[in-house]
Amino acid sequence: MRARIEDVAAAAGVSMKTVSRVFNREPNVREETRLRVEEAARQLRYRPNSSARSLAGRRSYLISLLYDNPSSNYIMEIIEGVLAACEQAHYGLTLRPVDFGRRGHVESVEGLVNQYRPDGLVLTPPLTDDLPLLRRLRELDVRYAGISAKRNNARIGATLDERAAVADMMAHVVALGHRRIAHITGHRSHGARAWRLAGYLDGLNQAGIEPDPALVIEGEFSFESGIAGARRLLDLDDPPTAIFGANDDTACGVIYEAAARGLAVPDQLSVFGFDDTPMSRQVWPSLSTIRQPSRDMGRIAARQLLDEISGHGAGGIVRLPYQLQIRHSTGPVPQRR
Amino acid sequence: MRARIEDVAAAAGVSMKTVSRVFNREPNVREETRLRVEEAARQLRYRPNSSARSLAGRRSYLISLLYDNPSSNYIMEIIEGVLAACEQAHYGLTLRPVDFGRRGHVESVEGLVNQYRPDGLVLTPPLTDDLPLLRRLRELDVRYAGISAKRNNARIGATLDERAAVADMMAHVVALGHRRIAHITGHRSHGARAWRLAGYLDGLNQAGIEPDPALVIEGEFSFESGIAGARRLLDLDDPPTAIFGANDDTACGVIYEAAARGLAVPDQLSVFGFDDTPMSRQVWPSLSTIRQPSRDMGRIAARQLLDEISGHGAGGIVRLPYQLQIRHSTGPVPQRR
DNA sequence: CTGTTAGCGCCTTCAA
DNA sequence: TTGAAGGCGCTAACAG
Repeated sequence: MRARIEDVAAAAGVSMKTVSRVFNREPNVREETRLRVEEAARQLRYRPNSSARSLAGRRSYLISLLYDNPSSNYIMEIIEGVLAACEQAHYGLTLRPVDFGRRGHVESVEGLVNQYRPDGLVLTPPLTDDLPLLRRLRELDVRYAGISAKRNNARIGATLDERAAVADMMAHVVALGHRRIAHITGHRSHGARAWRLAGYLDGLNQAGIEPDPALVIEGEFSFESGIAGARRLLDLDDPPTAIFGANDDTACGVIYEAAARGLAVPDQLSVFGFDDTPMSRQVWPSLSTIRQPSRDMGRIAARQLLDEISGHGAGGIVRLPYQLQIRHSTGPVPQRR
Repeated sequence: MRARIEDVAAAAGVSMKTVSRVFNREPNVREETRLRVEEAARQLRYRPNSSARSLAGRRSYLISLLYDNPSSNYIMEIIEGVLAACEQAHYGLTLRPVDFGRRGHVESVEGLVNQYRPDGLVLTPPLTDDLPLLRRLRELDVRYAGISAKRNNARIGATLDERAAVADMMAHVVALGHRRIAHITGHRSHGARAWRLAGYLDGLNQAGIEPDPALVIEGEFSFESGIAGARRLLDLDDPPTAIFGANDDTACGVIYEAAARGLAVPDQLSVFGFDDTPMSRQVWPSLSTIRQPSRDMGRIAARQLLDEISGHGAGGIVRLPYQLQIRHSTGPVPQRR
């Protein structure tokens, strides 16, 4: 049978409470006593029972990751990072896919909170900016860290300066001679849509290029919206020479449509995206894009959360560095004939 | 405050135990009583506290998914399925990335088992066929369900007839006139490698084509091994007219290399893969491949496991149907000149 | 078919 | 610095 705290206490000749103090790193234990308890625990191979701990201590030693699966890769990287942080803190992780935009999604999260009582949540986009959800979490007094949250939607978490990243990439494309640069936007419910659009406009502005509304097409962060957007853009009388897809899926849709039309990328059309998904390396031509350190963002957001839970936290939003990945889908602007 | 089982019992005018029966799907509850309890629970937004449940029930109400992340998409689909099954059974899920092949990975799983005491494990390839791991799990008396396990490596779980699937796809390609069909294999540690290779050989055999050893290249289920394999194959004096990549990543590597050489797919070379990842739809030309119902496999494997845990289980390995996805990367064999 | 009683193993509170 | 008693919310075992 497994040893219980009682057994350890008996073996060490102290009370249960003293063993509990040792295991929870509470003060007020004499060094000598501590050592005796630790030795007894080792001998008995004692492991605290986490259910009992949670039940009595009103903490679950569990955090939950909420996501709306925009992209498997992204989520898996976030998960990896969050797991790494959890491991260090001896915390467990539960997952909660949330169908953002479906009626009752807030209640679904409430169910999770009621059942597992996670000590905190990590929110990924677009849930980070889901106002009804955030309001309810505050009412329920559930703390959370946000990944890529808009201003004021999270007190702690991790983010990236997407706007500056896009502006940087725009400068690269402008340097290649492009002036008619189009953008297929992200979905309206995502905070990233606004940042990336703003970066696009910043880039034009810095290059002294007048924005052309015909070159901004509504998209939704999907491959299909990339195809549809590319069709409209390439059918224009004066089509763009470069297209910025709001994420890699969108950009791949553009490449697909270009290939379908026999348009050579990058010789006749430059394309770039955002996210640096594995696919961006595996399409032909490989995609120029912006690398987002998702794994680190997950790890840091989780750490901020765990620190706050344990009271160690200075808190705050940590801004991580991005990185341009210039590959083969961007090239010099084609010569006019 | 949150409702407890006591509150629900009071509201429904029954005892705590009856509420417990309803929530645990135990028999011996009159239908009318069950409905009354369910209604009361809904009104009070009652959710059983999982810590208390585990403590009293001497079960963790938790299963763990072990994976070695061959592909994010695959794992995320499996996770979705497993979560769906868990939800129904009011079970929680913990994840465990395992670095298969790294020393100490078995101990890492033991750590998981000791700490969380999951009531069972779901194993994904290649861990399903990791003999040292399986042996240890049996020693520890931890039950598990396997996904795509080789014969005898799991008693319960879900699988797919990969061999027949590949043979089917081969028949499709043969019908297009191809006779020099190459295969870039999967990694040796994966059971899928053998099945897919066998299906390839079956396909040749059924078409009366003598296998050519030069047309079978060692790969490892990666994009890079697809590129490397394609290079060797396309440099042959008598190159193949069709290449089967052991998975979609490999096949995409082949397409990439073909594009880099200016070889038109499918006009000059046909390519097909296995898995039906999202990428297979998003490359140009879109990839002919075999669809694997990963989500269902996760759901069913988890359900088999949960049934066994609760004693409801007839058990066994459920074989799921595959589906050919013929897209644009396979076409008639090029005319000889 | 339904209810009662006694813990599950730990932490909290309060006393020493 | 240490300990004793009570209870966290639920289920098992047994009783009706």
